[in-house]
Amino acid sequence: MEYEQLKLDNQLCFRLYTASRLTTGAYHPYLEPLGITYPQYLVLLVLWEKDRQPVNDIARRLMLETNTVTPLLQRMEKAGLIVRTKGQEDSRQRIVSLTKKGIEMREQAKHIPECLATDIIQKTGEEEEFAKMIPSLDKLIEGLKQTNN
Amino acid sequence: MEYEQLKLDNQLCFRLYTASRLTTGAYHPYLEPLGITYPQYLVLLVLWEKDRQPVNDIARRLMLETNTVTPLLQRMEKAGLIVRTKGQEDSRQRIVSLTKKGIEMREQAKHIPECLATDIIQKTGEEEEFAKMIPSLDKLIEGLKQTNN
DNA sequence: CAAATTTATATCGTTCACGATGCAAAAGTA
DNA sequence: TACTTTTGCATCGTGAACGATATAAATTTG
Repeated sequence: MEYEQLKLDNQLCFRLYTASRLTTGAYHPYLEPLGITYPQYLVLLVLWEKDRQPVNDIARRLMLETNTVTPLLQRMEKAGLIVRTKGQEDSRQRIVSLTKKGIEMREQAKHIPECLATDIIQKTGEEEEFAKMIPSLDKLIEGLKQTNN
Repeated sequence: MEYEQLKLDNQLCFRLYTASRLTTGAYHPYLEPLGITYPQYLVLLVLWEKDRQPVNDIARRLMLETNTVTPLLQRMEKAGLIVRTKGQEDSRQRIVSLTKKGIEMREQAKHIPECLATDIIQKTGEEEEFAKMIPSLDKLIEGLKQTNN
């Protein structure tokens, strides 16, 4: 079989791509009532851990480019979840801070992780098995992270 | 810790999302010379396995909605990789077939999977470990696939 | 200190991804 | 056979992702 490797079923990346889309989709029922998307939820997770961060720190934490994060933050600002202020020491920076609405959303989002865990267990009958993938995923991510240097 | 679960580092989905983006990005150096994107490459994988499929079959195979696949196919048609003809028995269907260019691209793409495997081994020092994730990913995908019914 | 370089963010263009909706052909039903 | 429902695909609008490019502020260098 000369083209055996070109079979879809042999591709790890396709599985990651699909699993990512489907798990992100599984968040939708919980995020939609809050009026946020999954990437916006990720930004909130970052800010709930540490408020008042420059754009670059948020981008690095999420391993996204700033040209992805900037428009994302603009939409979140328009939605009243954050504000972006000029940095004090470095005026090139834009410091992203949670608004009252952004802070309060944490309470509404509190149960989302366990809701998702329950959904996944209910739909797959598993949980432990998926936790076992975490170290491998971390190793893969760590290896692929450093592309440009 | 009331909000412990809301920490980014505790989220499986974020890892899948990141791993997916980074592995897809790892294909870029190989796909860009061919003038195709990763989703277009997936469509080609499907058609290389079995030519002349209706839009719906391709979408189902990739677990994507037709409203994602249709514009994708339109771009691929414009690029001369495929043609879309009206179905014979069922004239609602659009049968997607590879063109000469689409068929020949298989030869150019033949080594991409092993190139990627080599890259990943070189960057992470691992390979076996990632193969171990496959059954878990399949189980996750299978469980989450059936959302609407 | 002036000039060159780097850094932080923003803008633009293209391509997904997907919910919502539309439409015509096919299938099922009265 | 007429009517309803379903199916297959397309279109539209919104929100990511990201490469390429722009701009101003900081930093480094000569």
